[in-house]
Amino acid sequence: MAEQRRVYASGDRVGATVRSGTRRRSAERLSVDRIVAVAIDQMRTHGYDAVTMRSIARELGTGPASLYAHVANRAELDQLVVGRVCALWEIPDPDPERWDAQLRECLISLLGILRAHPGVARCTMGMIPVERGMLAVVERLIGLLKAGEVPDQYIAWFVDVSSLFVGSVAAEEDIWRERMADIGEAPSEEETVVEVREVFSELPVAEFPLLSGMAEAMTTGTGDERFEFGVDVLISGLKALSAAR
Amino acid sequence: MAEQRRVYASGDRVGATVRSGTRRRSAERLSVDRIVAVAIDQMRTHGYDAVTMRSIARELGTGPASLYAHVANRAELDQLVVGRVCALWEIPDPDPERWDAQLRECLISLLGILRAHPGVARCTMGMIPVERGMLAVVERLIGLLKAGEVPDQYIAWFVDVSSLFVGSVAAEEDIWRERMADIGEAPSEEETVVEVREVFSELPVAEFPLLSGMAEAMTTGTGDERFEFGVDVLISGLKALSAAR
DNA sequence: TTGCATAACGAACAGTGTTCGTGTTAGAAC
DNA sequence: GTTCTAACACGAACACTGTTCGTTATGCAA
Repeated sequence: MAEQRRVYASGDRVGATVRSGTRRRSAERLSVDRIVAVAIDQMRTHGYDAVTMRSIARELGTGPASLYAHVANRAELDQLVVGRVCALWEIPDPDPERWDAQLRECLISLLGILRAHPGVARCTMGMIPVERGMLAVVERLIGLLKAGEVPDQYIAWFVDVSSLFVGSVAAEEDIWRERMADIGEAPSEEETVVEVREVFSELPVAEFPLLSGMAEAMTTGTGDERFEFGVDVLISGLKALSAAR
Repeated sequence: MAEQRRVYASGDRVGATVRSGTRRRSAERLSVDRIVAVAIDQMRTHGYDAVTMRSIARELGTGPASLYAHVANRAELDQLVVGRVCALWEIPDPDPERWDAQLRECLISLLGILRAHPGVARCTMGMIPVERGMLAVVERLIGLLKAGEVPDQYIAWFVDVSSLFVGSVAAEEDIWRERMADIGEAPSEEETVVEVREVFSELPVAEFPLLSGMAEAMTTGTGDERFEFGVDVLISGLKALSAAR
């Protein structure tokens, strides 16, 4: 039994030696950080729908009930996940000569972050940023918009609109990715495009004179091109409204 | 037993008299239409999360397994729901003098339709419109954008962008509405605004010089105002990009 | 009438988030 | 060191979800 004395790391409880037969089985103490990190990793690897309290607990070597000592429920865990990921969003120091190009890069960068963390965008819907890390990011985004002399009220509303847009694009991509994974043998993006193009070009001309002639345009453009068009629309619109005010 | 002969309505099976003890218990034959109608009604009344195959079946006087003779799965039912609701979206005949104002009205109208059918926006994410009723609506929207001399490629992409934006706004509202309903005693929109404003104005000025001074702007504006700002940004942006091309 | 395809259904499955009761542990106080 | 207590950790179980499977009933064509 002497070999089974408890061993403490400095200031931490990691490494505690577990006596057989006892209730506490985890070799390492649970924490919100560990739970969130595993959730993010599993969302990336398996998609949002595959991540459950059970899958997280399994990887942490415990049962799902143990997670509730650290997170109130699944919804709170989702919000913690978003906070962790969105805190990675970096906003550069504003350059008044090119604030709009900087803004474009930022929105593209946010989509990149969400793409690097598949599934997380699914958690962003309905979230009000009140966590300090995210507020710090919002603060910097506001600085960028002020460099473009955007009126305060428009800044406030544009922060909402643009982040919602990026989040929803990412969420849709997530949904598509998971849907494709479910099918097992996923058609390539190109195959899908060809297929949808056929649907459109085979529509009856009498009933769909415009759409049938626009099969090419409707199916042209990578996801990036479509997204960047949307960002350009948002930024051009903001500039036009600001100038008109 | 003579009173229990089967009675057929004209060309329909409705009204079949059920012999007691038999397996078929429903007084009325199931159909996709009936299932979708009940789903839409329940989403409106109880929110998306409260609608299950069981709740639908219960209202139809049967069991959940019976629904699978008509819809492949829950996902397909969701898509049918969207198709039914979005087919209500009416696009006016285009007036080249005011196509942009018409477009604005259309996007606002779409949000109105989704608001009138709470929960449905939750089903719109990731949906490609291929159903005839929805394609007819897209055809008319394309006509409106052509009246504004928007280039084809921009039309194609704008249809995506704008419907995604409206859908995500509606989805967020749905999520908020359900979250409030879960709390039971929901704070009013005004109370929520006051609360969030306090959070922002009490931020440390040294750390959040911009945000702390923008509490008023960040919390100003009804949901409608915020949404309409977003629509104005999209339309102004589209016009600016089209003109520059 | 018969035969067959499809609708309808109950039972059960596999899975989800969560609660409850209980045992264990960490850390403060003495 | 011991004692006490709050919080962590856990297993069992709950209530619920979407769905499948096997069986029976029904509609419709021949």
